[in-house]
Amino acid sequence: MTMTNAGGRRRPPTIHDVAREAGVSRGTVSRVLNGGHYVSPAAQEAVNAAIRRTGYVVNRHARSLITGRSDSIGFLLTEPQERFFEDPNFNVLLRGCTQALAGHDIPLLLMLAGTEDERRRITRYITAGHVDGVLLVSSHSGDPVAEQLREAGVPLVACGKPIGLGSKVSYVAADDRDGARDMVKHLVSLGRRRIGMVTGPLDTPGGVERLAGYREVLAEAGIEADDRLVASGDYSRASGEAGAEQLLDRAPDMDAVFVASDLMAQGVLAALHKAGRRVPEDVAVGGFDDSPAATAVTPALTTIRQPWDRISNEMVRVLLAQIGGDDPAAVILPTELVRRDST
Amino acid sequence: MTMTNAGGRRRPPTIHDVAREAGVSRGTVSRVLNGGHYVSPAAQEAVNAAIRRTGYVVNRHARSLITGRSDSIGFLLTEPQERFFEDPNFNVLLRGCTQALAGHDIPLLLMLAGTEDERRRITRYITAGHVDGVLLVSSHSGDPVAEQLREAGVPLVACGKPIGLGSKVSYVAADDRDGARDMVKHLVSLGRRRIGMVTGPLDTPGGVERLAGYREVLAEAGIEADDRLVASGDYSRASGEAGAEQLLDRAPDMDAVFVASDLMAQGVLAALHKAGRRVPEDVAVGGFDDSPAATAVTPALTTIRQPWDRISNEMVRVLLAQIGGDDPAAVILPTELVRRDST
DNA sequence: TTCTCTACTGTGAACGCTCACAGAAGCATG
DNA sequence: CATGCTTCTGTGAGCGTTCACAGTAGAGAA
Repeated sequence: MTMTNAGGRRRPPTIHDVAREAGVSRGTVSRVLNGGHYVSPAAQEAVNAAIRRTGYVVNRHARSLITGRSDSIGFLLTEPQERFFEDPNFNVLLRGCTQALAGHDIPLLLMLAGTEDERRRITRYITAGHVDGVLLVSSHSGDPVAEQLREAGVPLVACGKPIGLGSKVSYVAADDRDGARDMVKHLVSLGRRRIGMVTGPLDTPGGVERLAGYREVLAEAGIEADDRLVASGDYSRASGEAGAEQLLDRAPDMDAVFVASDLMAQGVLAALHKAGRRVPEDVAVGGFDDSPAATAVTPALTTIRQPWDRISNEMVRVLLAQIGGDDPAAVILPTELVRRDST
Repeated sequence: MTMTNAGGRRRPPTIHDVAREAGVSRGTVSRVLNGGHYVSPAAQEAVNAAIRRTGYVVNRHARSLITGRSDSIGFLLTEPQERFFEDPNFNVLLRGCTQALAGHDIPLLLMLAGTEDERRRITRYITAGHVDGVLLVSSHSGDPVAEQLREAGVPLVACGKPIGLGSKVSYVAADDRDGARDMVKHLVSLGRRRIGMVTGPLDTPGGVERLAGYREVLAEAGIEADDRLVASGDYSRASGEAGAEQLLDRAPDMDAVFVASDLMAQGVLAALHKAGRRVPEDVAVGGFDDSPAATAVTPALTTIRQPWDRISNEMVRVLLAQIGGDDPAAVILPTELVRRDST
């Protein structure tokens, strides 16, 4: 009367079982599992067959214990969370990174550093080596978590150029300045001259760069800068609405507005509507992001598409390279103007 | 010439180092780490001090290797991903679960089962015991992944009542039927009689329940059911717009509409606007979810708030209980009517 | 005293894997 | 025939924990 599987869950097969089944040693199975160098074709085949028969799956804990690698990476959000969780781009980024990592069979751990307590716990967790690297969403300046991780030598790739961290940390970003330039050039080409802007948060490089692009093109077009035409926002819908009201108040002759995010542009459209301005006849509106919000409004937004799928892929690529020993790298990806009905 | 830390990363302290530092044995340190039963106060104190001095953090791989637990759980999304990634509720749920788990010092692994390939990999990963349990977002019927996990005996908690899975799987859901009832009662109390509905996908229990609630209240109020007043949608904005157009076409005298999601309600508002109907004067509109979309539109949506924070907390609580040996449980949480300007 | 019980502590053996090393076999070269 | 090289394979050790077990010490009971 054997007791191989009496009632409970069966003990999963180990590398030992596979070795016995295939008639080889543990070492050979391990070699097949990790690349298959220095293994004869016959052994290779026998092992693979045994793996299939037994349904063997490697025990990652045992592997990690000896290799020191965890073969998992963290996706860390330290931004003010509301901003991001309201932002559809975040979803796209998170999904892209998860899928890119899945292709390498690496699980993604989601880490949200909201409270001080969470910050401490996460820092300990990461520096203790429980992840091999970190995908970081935190572009604002002076982030203490990012700084600690950098000092601890944890491989790090930020989304968007980080402020205040040295060149030791990699980042992947869309070309914010160039995207802003494209949009403002587009508005200029439509004959608009009183072009306003609602900026993003100016403690983020994205916010700064988009503003810079706006200013550059105006200067190049020989259009005089006018501070009354610039209002500051924080990417939220509400701040877009407030910004537009401010602009209409200070510069009623505004004939176009470049808004640093689609979400804010939603607010801008609402404010313009309330003020009785027609879009695009009276005021042309250009957004940024090409988020789902862009097509959810009437008129559909002309906007700048950020290549989120490429951004997430590049973040993963750069991070894995850095874990593999490469030097930190900066990747800047081009944006694309998407013309719809608001200009 | 010692070589304790020559250049590279220092080897992290082990339980052995802590034991030596505290002048006790590994076993005692381990006992302190896991609850502290049968440890003298003096040893307890010495160990804690040593842990603080050395900066020791337990090696979870070594622990998992012997305990068989992974002390991590998976957050699995098998729904058509677009629907969810467009849905702000998903974010709230994901964030809530992550934070609830963080409170237990349990990391959350994000798993997206989109393609067939991903499905296979994830199933293998989970059934191999790399997570202790799964938070499942997949209410649609006949989900093969969920079915396999259930068969393998993996602790499972679904968000929303799953169709087709036996009573072996726990779930946490808002009271969809009662929420729908509240909204339709509200519309009836406003004197509306020609009340339409744009449903959610009818292969999900949420979609079915909301429709049932709508029908119940109409019957109770003595209002004759009229199939021309029911259009089906899939929670997406576009399907809301299409649904409203259909309703206006088939029942031009409609004076109210209950929409099974805020996102669809956005589309409904757009369609009504296009058709020249005033909201709420001509047609009152009630949504469902209380997502950010509800306040982003004009007029702001009257809607049904789902208690997402409680839902995520309960999902985690039920899952951990089930991992601890408890029987599967079903939790249904009450919703709340939020009145704004669209009714 | 002697025994039993409780509270506490240390020790070896695992957990499943990889890695370094030793060695075997085959083949070319001296 | 010895020597070296390459390709392949098996073996033992050890990664950092927990767990079962064997102790030890002290208190109370017989």
